[in-house]
This record gives sequence, structure tokens and C-alpha cells, in this order.
Amino acid sequence: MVEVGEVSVVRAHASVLHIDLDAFFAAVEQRDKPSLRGKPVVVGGVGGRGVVATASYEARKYGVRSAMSTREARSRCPHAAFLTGRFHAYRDASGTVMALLRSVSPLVEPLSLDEAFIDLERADLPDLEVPTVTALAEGLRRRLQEATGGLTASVGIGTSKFIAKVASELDKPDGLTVVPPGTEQDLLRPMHVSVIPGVGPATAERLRRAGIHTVAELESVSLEELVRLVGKAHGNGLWSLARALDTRPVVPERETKSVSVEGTYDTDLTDRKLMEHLLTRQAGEVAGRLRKHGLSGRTISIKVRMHDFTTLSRSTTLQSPTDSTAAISRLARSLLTDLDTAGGVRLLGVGVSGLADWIQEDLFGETTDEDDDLPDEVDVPTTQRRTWSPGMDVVHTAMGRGWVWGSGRGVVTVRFETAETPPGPVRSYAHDDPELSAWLPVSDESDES
DNA sequence: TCTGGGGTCCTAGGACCC
DNA sequence: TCTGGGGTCCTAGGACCC
Repeated sequence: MVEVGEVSVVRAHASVLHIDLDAFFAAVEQRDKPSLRGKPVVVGGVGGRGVVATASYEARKYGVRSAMSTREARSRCPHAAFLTGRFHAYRDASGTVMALLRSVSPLVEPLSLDEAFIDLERADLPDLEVPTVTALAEGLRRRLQEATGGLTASVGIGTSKFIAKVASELDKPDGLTVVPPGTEQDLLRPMHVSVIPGVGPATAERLRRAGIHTVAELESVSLEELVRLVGKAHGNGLWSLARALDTRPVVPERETKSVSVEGTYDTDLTDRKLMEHLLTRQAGEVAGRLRKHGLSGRTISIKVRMHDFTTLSRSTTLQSPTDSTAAISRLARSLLTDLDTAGGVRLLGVGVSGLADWIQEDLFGETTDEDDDLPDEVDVPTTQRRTWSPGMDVVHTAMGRGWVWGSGRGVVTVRFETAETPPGPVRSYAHDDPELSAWLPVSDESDES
């Protein structure tokens, strides 16, 4: 990437590589189970409301596609093997591939289990001319097959992420396309606008109504007009990509922004008690994943998809991050109270965002003046319930001793005492969180001193 | 019984603060 | 009493990606 002052310029060499494993989930299944080789394989949800995650090329011949309902896939290709998927196997294979990619260049950006960008400017190469990067890619594809027991990949190389990704689509499966620098516009202009990342069905339809079908037509539209059509951020992005202007860097690590769990049920839910039970279970999974990664979050959300596919969400933001199952589950259930679910619910989900690494994160010394900025208490049915007094109650938890700092919405906020940096970190708990059972009123503290 | 699950980013409006 | 603008945070919804 060339930097000219603040402005980054498109690369002079085809030094971005995009790699896409062919029909990845299905290919892993065929690799591990020889009887499936050469036969149509469909991996995805097998329930009444399942969809196809990956179809092998044999199944694609019958018109089976990703995101198609499994029902439809069955009617198109009844003799295919329908499998639910073995994610640990896919994760293993993906790990092998990513490690191989990192041996080519330290700058590898995985996009999913089966896709990644590689920055070849950081590879050990004599130059970045087309023959050199072509040879590198052929060697990589060969080694990948060996390392994975026969998985194949499609590779594209170009002067940007956009071009590399478009290129990898051009020769599938098991192909390689290098787009020489300077030929990007010739490649793109005849293509449909939907080759541009971010142009999905809704944007394509808006553009179509404005008479814009191809990249060449998109290129002829002014920036102002594009922003008017699709909004500011999107408009700016489309204007640049239509001209093959893409300076997005290859970024190896990205911070997690949210963690969520959702489920679609084979029959619509109408029983509120059952919905609360399911939200509780999901909250536990979310909290477990947060803890596993040392994360906690301030915003708890639920997602509810109704029988008619309309999707609602409700969220609430705490003063301080939590990873507590009880807190997340209580808030999730209380958010459901808002919603009229009479028509039946096909999907429920729980998510946490506004993530923090709570050990390092914030709240050391800020937010000093008020004890309780939490929203007003909602009436949550609780068997064991007491009043927590900010500034008055002391609690003992797995994290040590802390003061009750805020209270509301069925959640207690605790500020922990730490030796070196008072006041210490803050966490939230449900009122009846078992972790808080060792609370002591402040008046009992005299015994300790 | 068309339409999964886990994410990211954007928009728009309102509250609130300066 | 009226009129402001900018910035940030929050919520809800939607588009999109793999």
C-alpha cells in the first residue's frame, strides 16, 4: 500500500490474494466419508425450517444453492445426502488452512472458516510481478491440497481486496485468476452491480429502478446522485468501488463487537413461559461464551421473529459490563415483557454488545457523582428479593469484596475494591445472583475491623 | 407451514449536554 | 420566551456477508 500523505492509493502491484475453499463443509464431509465422494451432499439445517449452508458441486447441478430452504433442496435433489454439519471438523480443517496461509505471509485476514485475504506485500518474494504471484498461488494451492487431504480452493489476486475477491469467483472450483494491474476497470465495467460487496438484493433493486445495471452504468452516476439513492456511507463506497478504488488494508485481527445466540423453532411458540425458559438457556450460552473469552458487555438485546417473519428487537444498556448468566437472563426476560407475541414466535435470540475486557476496561475513576443512574426498576417476579442500597451494602463475590454502587431493573452494580487503583472495576449482577449470596450489610462490617 | 445462525455496519430519531 | 448547533449516547430496524 502506497501512502501519499493522508491519502492511500490503490496498489501498483497485484499483491492482495483472496482464497475461497470450494464447497467447504460438503468437501470436508466427502473427504472424511469416501462413500459420499462424487455424490450430491447438502450440509445445513435438516429441521422443518432448515436452510442449506453448503451444497457439493454434484448437488449444485440439481439447482441446490446456499441459503435455499432444505425443503426446497430435498425436492430438487431427493437422493442427496443431507447432513447437519460437524463444525469441529470444519474448524480443524480451517485451522490447518489458515496456518498454511500464515506461512506465506504474516498478514492473513480470515473472513470465515473457508475464506481469507493474504497481503503478499509481506510475503517473502523477489518481486510482485504477475508471474511471481501466479507461481506463489499455484504452489499454495498444491500445498493446501496436500495439507488438508484433498480440499481444493479458488484463488484470486489483484491490486485490492475487491479485485482479488472478484477474481477468485471467476474460475471456480479449483481455479486461479490474476488480474494484472491496470486492467481492473475493463474487468468490472461489463459486470452486474451485484459483484460489488455491499450490493445485495435491496440495493440492486434501488439501482435497477434508477436504470443502473452494470458497473459501467454505476460509474456514470455522480456521487451526489448515488448518495441520494442509497445513503451517505453506501453511496461513497459504491462511487469508489465502481472505479476500482479500494484501499482497505488486510487486517489480521478484529475485535469482537457482540456475542449472540438465536434459534428458530420448528413450530411457532405461543407459550410465554416456554419463551422465557428458552431465553434463559440462550442467556446461559451467551454468558458462557463471554466468560470463555474474558469478555463482558453493557448492552443486552433480544431478537424476536414473529410467525410472519417480521423481526423485532429490544435492548437495554447497563452502567457497567456483565458476563453473568443470571443478569443477562433476567434482562432478556424483562425485555420480552414489552412485546406482543400473540401471533406466535418462530425465532428467539439473546445478544450482548458494547463489549469490554472488564479487567482492563474503564471505570477506573470515572463516573463519580451519582450512585444510581440505572433505569427505573421494572417489576420482575423474584422469589428472593431484597433492596440493595448503593453505598451502603458490601458484597463478597468470586471477584473479591465490593460496594453496591447501583441498583435497578433487577440488577445490582458492584464496584470492587482493589489495592492499587481505587475505585476498582465495576460489574453487574442479577439481584438474586447466587454469587451475591455472601452479602453483608455494611453495619455488620464492624466485626471485621 | 418459503426464508439458519453469527456476525458487521449504517441510519434515523430522541435525549441530553455544552 | 425564543432560537441554535454540535456532539455523544442510546434504541430500533434494516441491509448485507459467509
